[in-house]
Amino acid sequence: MTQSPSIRRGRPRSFDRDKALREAMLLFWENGYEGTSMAQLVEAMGIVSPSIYAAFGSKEDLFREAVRLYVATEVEPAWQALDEITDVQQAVRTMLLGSIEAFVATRPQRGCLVVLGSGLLGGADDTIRDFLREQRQHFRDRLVKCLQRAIDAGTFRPDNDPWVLADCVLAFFAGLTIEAVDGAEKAALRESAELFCLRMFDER
Amino acid sequence: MTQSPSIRRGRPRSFDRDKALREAMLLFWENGYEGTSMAQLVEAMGIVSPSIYAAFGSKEDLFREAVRLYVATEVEPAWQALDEITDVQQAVRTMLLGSIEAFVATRPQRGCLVVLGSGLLGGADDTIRDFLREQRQHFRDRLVKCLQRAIDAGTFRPDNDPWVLADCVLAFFAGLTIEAVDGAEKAALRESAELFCLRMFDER
DNA sequence: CTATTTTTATAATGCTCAGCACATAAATAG
DNA sequence: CTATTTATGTGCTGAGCATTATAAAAATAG
Repeated sequence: MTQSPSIRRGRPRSFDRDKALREAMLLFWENGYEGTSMAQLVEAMGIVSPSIYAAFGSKEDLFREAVRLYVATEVEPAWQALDEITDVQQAVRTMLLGSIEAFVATRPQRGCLVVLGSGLLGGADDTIRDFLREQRQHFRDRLVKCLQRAIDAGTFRPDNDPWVLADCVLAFFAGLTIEAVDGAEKAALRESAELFCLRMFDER
Repeated sequence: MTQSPSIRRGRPRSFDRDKALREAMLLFWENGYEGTSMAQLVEAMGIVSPSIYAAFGSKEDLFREAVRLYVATEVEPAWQALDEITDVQQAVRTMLLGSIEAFVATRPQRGCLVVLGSGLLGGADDTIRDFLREQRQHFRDRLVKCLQRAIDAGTFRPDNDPWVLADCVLAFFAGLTIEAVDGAEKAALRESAELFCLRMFDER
């Protein structure tokens, strides 16, 4: 799939692309897309801007790659609970508590890059906002699938509406990330998540 | 409190300050603080920029006034339910459904200016972000007071923790506004809110 | 070696932004 | 009337922004 290295000529790249991408991801995660300037990226990645453009295309393209890395390394570990745990309450509980760990891992606390990474208000034709909206839709689809699977398997009451319930969980998840960046204590976030799951998935 | 109009001299103001502020509020509500330029404000308010600075001080001061107007005219009507309705479930339900009406009243749909009005990520020393954080804290305090009052009055089970429950409601509220700007149907938002209240405030 | 290719570093581009200086206009006070 | 006060309209300023033009540097191919 990658071009053979034997026919490559010219000056070799002097930096580690993956490492630079990771630095960019952390910076975007801290400051958001609009809040991150190329000057900051240059400093954090340790590369001058023409090299960034040569390696990643544009600031938008770099952000998209950073979000993909973020999802793979920061979101996926927690969200895998939705595929692995059959009990819905425990699955969502594990997903939420795992996400909270990521939110409070740094100081200042960061929310979810997919939820908060770009300005949420604004009329139209903003490609970055649309891109993050798409990613959020994937989150929703994944929650619906998890709930539907449990209903089909008979481990979850079939009078639950997976779409409405997934909306509730996703709204709560998004709200949690805002509480996180507003400085909420980890313990408070955990208590909220526990209570939410207890009440929301109580099978009476 | 206001200076007497008899000693006022000089050319009178040619525009209606309250009307101009309302136009600014609507524009900030649509595009957020960072997403709104002075050029847009000039066009929407129908005043040239020196007049805006003379009447409102700065873009930041104007935004603060706009947020206060927003809270008074758009938030307060729905949130008064928390003071007026004694049954907690009905109070929160009414507050959420009323807020949803505001979120979907325009196209494209707008979330809550207090929640989404300024970039949520970013390290420190951002006066506007801190200002909105303060406003959110007022929301939280108000929710806690409502729940505590119900517990004291004996209409709400005292084994509920008002702070944790208020966190849950506020998180859900914040998440709802994101779903709104992501284009969720009004009916879907209402169903989520109904289910959330039903489960969250179910007294068994 | 020379020619070619690719990545670096410097520095500039064109643009938008918030805010303001200045002169003019329109009102009142005496 | 004249002097004074306040608001308006034009156009500027300096900073910051993403992006790129240019040329030097560092590698390989023959």
